[in-house]
Amino acid sequence: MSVQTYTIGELCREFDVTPRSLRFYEYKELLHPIRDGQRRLFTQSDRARLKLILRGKRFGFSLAEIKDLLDLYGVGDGQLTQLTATLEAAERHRVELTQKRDELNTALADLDEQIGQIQRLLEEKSRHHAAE
Amino acid sequence: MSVQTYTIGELCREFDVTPRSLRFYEYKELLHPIRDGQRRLFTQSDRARLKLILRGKRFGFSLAEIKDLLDLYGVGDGQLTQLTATLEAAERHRVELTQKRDELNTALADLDEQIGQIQRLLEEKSRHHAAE
DNA sequence: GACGACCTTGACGTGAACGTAAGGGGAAGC
DNA sequence: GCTTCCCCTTACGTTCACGTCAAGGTCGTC
Repeated sequence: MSVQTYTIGELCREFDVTPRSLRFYEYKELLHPIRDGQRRLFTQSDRARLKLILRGKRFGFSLAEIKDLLDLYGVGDGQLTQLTATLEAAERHRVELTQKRDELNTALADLDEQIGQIQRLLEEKSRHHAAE
Repeated sequence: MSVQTYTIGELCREFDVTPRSLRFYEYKELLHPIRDGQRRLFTQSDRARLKLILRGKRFGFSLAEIKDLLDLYGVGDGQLTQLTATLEAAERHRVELTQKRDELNTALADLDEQIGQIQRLLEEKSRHHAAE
């Protein structure tokens, strides 16, 4: 039962990123592919981390921030102090995400209002048009 | 009743940004302050746009994207075709934001699960500790 | 009338996140 | 054996979003 791995090309096609990006993420220590000679072999763990990286990027986090967050998702065992620190970091991140969600909802409400205004303007226009 | 305006410093203090940034946003045509001689006078409209700029940045939009979106928020009157195009753009943006919100909720759920795991680990540790 | 606070326009510098050649290695197919 | 992929490293280039001087104008005040 050999563990499934992915070549760089496979991951690139799946997630629509360039090889350069994956190598860059490795260089920045966000991914840790193993090697088959020169070639990189990305593990399931790498694939999961990549998902989180791309998600983080879509929310405007820097790679440095994402790197810190990724460490939260790799908890296996450790010292109690380590775990406590990790928990605190995770909860800080939770607060941050919650704020972001609230702000996003505000943005959506604003946008809806804007869309409503445009629609009213369009209706008005069409009434004028019909009245001519 | 003269319309209220803000100096660059006032806006900077209020929103915690640098003058350089505001000048940069003007250079990029995201803000359009009027002039008192050499000096910039930012209007209420500029202030509102700045709010949206900063919000957009927090969600990871580029200044170029934000510029496009800002135009949606400046609808007064225009040709019907213009309005229709604006409406379509606004609705596309709405879809984008909605997706972002859904993904954000997924991220929050994942994080909660992670936090739960860490808490279970901590409890286990403390039980072992108590058993010694 | 000098001083400090605040503003201006250049213009070069910077960090992040890659893009893009240049040159090379190894396996698979004809 | 040659070509075609797919991969590799090294290294310089690029874009974005500003930061950071430099040099100077314009107020109010002491």
